[in-house]
Amino acid sequence: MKKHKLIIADDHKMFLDGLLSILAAKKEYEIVLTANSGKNVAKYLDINNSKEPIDLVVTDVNMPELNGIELNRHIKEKHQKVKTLVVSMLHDAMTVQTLTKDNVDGYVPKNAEKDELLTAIETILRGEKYFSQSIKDVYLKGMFSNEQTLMQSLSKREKEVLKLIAQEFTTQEIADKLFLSKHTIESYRKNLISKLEVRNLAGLTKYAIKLGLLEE
Amino acid sequence: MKKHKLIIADDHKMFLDGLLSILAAKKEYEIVLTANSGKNVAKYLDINNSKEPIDLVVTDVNMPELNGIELNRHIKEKHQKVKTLVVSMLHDAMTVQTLTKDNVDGYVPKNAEKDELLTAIETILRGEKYFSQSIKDVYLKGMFSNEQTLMQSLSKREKEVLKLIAQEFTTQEIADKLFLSKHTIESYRKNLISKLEVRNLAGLTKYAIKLGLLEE
DNA sequence: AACAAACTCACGGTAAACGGGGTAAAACAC
DNA sequence: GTGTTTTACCCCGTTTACCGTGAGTTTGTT
Repeated sequence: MKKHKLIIADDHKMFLDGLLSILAAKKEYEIVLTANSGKNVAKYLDINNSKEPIDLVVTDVNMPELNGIELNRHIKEKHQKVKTLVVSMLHDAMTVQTLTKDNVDGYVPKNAEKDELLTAIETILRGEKYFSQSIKDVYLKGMFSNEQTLMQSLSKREKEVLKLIAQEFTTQEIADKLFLSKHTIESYRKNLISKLEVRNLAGLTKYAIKLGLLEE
Repeated sequence: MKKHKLIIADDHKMFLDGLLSILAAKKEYEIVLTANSGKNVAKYLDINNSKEPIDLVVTDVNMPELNGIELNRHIKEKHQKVKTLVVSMLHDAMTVQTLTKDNVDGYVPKNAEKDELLTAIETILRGEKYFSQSIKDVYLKGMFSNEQTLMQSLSKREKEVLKLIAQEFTTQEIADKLFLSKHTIESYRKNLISKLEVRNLAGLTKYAIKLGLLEE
C-alpha cells in the first residue's frame, strides 16, 4: 500500500509536535514536511511537487509570512491536486467563507477530538470535503448575520469615506482629500448612519473597526 | 524516585494530546488529570489535593468556564503549594502582568520548542520561576507602552463616561443617566480628548474599544 | 434603450460636539 | 494637614455633525 504524503504547517511548535505524534503513529501517512509558516510550504510545493506529489496539506490559519488563507489560495491555484485541511481555532464567519470560496477541502477546529481529525483526513483523501459541525454553524450564522450583508451593501466609495471618518477626519477634511464637495461627504455620512443603523460617529467608528477597515 | 504529579488543562483537545504525548514520554512525570476547562481543574484540586498533592498545573489562558488567569488565581489562593505554568499563545501585556501579579510560576508560549517546555517544567519544579524571553519582552514592552499608562491615567468616572460616549450616547443623555450636569459631561469629554490625544468621538470610540471598555 | 445603482451636489435648520477659559468641594495620599 | 487627584460644575463662542429633502450625472446591466 502506498503511503499518503502529508505536509503539516503551524507556527505553534508544540501543537505541531502534537499533530506529528498523532499522524506519525498512523502508518498510512508519511509526513514529508513540517513547517512553521505558509511560505515554507509554498516554497516546498513549488519546487518538489512535480517529482513527489503531496496528497494533503494540514495547516493553521494564523501563521507568519503566508497565512493559512493565502497558503490555501496558493495551493488551489498552482497545485490543484493537493488537498488542504485547515486545523485552527474557531474563526469568524468571514474567514470560513473565504476559505470555502477558495475551495478548501476541510476545516477542523483545534478543540476537536483526535479521532475527528483522522476522520477528516481520511474523508478528504477519499476526495470528499470535511467540515466540523461547529465550523458549519459559524458559516451559517455568518450567512444570516447582518455584518456580512452590511459590508456588501456598502459601495467602494462608502467604505472609503467610512474609513476616513473613523480615522477622525472631519467632513471638510475628507471632502478636500477626495476632491469632493463637503455636501457629498455629508450625504455619505447620512447614508452610512442609516444603512448601518447607528446614531453617530461612535457607531460608525465601531462598524469601521468591525468591518476591518482600519489597520494600525 | 517519586514521580511528579501534573495536571494539564487546555480546551484544544489536539493540543492537549500533543502535550500529553510529550509529557507522558517522560517517566519523571505522572499526568494525574487532563482537563478542557479551568473549572474541572479547580474542582479536582478542591476535592483531592489534600490526599494526593499535585506538584504542577500546566494551563492555557483561553478556556471556557474558568480561564487560565482565574484558575491561577484560585490555585494561588487555595492551594499555595501547587505550581502553575501557563502555556498559551502570546498574549497582551496586561494578561502577562496580571498573571505575574498573581504569582504564576511560569509562562511559555505555544510556539516554543518542546525542549523549552521541559526546561520550564523542570525549573519550576525546582522551585524557581521560568518565563520565556518573548514573554519577558511582552511584559517589558507593556511597561512602557502608553496604552497601559493611559488606561491607568483615567479615573473610574472618566472610564464610565468614555464607555457611554462610545456607546453612542450624547452628552445630554449621559448627564441624565448619571444624574450629572451636562456641563460636567462636557468637561469629561474635553479631558478625555486631551488625555487620549485624539481629535473627536471617533478617536474616543477607538480607545474605548482598545481599552476593552465595550463588551458586545 | 431602459433601469438601477452608485456617485455627486445643494440648502436650511437644529442639535451636538469641540475648545478655551474657569471655580470649588470632597477624597486620597504623604 | 498640606498637597494632589478626583469629581463636579459653569459660560461662551465656533465648528461640526445630524436630519430632511431633493436632484443631476455617471456607470454598469440586461
